[in-house]
Amino acid sequence: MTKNDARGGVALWRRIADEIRLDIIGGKVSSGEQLPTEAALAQRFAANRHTVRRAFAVLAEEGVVRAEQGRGTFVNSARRLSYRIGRRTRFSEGLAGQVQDMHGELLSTRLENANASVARGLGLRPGTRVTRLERLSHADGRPLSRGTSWFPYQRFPDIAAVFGRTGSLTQAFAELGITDYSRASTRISARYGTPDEIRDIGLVPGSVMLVTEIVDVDADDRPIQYALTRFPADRLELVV
Amino acid sequence: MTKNDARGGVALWRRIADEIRLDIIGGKVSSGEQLPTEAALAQRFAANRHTVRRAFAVLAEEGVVRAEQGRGTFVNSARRLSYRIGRRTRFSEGLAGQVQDMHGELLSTRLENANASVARGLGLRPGTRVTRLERLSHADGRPLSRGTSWFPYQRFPDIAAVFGRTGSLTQAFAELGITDYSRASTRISARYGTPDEIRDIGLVPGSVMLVTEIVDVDADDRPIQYALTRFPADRLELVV
DNA sequence: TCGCATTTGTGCGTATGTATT
DNA sequence: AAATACATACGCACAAATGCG
Repeated sequence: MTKNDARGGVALWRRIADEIRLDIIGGKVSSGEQLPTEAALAQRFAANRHTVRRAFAVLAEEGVVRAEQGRGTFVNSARRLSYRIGRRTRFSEGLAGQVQDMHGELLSTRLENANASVARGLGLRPGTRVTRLERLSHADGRPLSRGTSWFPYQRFPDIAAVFGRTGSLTQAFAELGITDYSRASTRISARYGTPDEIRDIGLVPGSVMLVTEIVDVDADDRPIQYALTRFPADRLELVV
Repeated sequence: MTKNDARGGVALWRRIADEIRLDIIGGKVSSGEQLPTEAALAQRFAANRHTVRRAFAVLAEEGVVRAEQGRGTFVNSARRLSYRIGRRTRFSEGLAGQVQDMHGELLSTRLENANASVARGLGLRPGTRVTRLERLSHADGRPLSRGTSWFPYQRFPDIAAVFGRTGSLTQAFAELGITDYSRASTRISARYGTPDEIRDIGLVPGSVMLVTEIVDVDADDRPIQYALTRFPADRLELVV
């Protein structure tokens, strides 16, 4: 039981790819710019050139870089999106100006009993009936977030139907008599993507996800939504 | 170039360990509770029992679980800390009540020229002289965060010395005439830990880090600090 | 005390993936 | 492209500790 080899279960080519992708997304190297030679990167990462090439192959597959024989490897694109969160920002507003097209997709709805976390978030007793919505949002055609929302069933028995018809939470609430609501709390954490998320959002295993856990309240401070939203951390950052 | 084997460069034992750790930290299984048998988990993850055992070995090494021969494997403990961030919260306040002892350590100081990010954060021209501080904070004896701060040199030429003496940023600013300051912006992202962070904080390679990028301003809204702080995501969440 | 089922701990052989030279 | 070394993952078998009747 060697227990802890230096690699920690993450292949070297994977870590090299992650680090280079991070430099690109973080803006350390700009779009169109030429990356260091494979030999130079091999030295920097204390790896073999073969291993760097494997990392480049993955990044090229993702469309992040482009290799040109005899010239070098170049950055193709893409800064990270900034999603603004605040007491009164609506989901679609948070990315205003950064994406052309933005739309959500309702994956499924379910009536279930609140577990401890959901009950705490909505201020209900565990076991109370709640409506659960599974959502997937797209930005410019690419999946951007995977969200799960819970609503108190007694207060909003029809929310699944209304949301499915309107496609907008703000509008759905409006039809149900909630003209105004705001964010009561936001918790932010990070972890690896689960197999489900990787499938839905179209990521590679081991991708890092940003997770927001939010509670929305109506004008009387009564909780109306508890939601968990997961974003791929290499495509988006949160701005408070 | 097979490009994308199913593993994506992350070992199966590593992902099993991450998922179980997540269940524990997230509160899905409680302290002291017995985990499913190795055989059951092997089935659930479609893995060999040896592979599950390897994941358990890592978690046991971290102190998260404890195996007892002939009985089973049990959860040792540990919920995640919640670090509250807001316009006026100071670093030490953010964790009030959650840790017994909290102290910071000044790793190094350096005088350098602002790069693009630092210059943007502090509202200076790139190349302007700035003081850079490298910090490591501990909570209850364990390293909890790794921070890098930049300050405009012209305005605070002695901040390194003063901070080194007082150990508190609030107090250092007070001695330098800043009686009040607040948070102008907070950006939050997530990524893998770098080799340096892994060494300083004492993590295993491939650990997920939460990264906050903040700008503090004085009472006249002039930037006085730009800082990057990195937290291990499995030990801490952020609360807005 | 004994037998028995359950569960963790250990050993070995094999195939494949990773990384270097 | 090929040879090599090591890590990962699987399958099978058996030992050791525990709890129970």
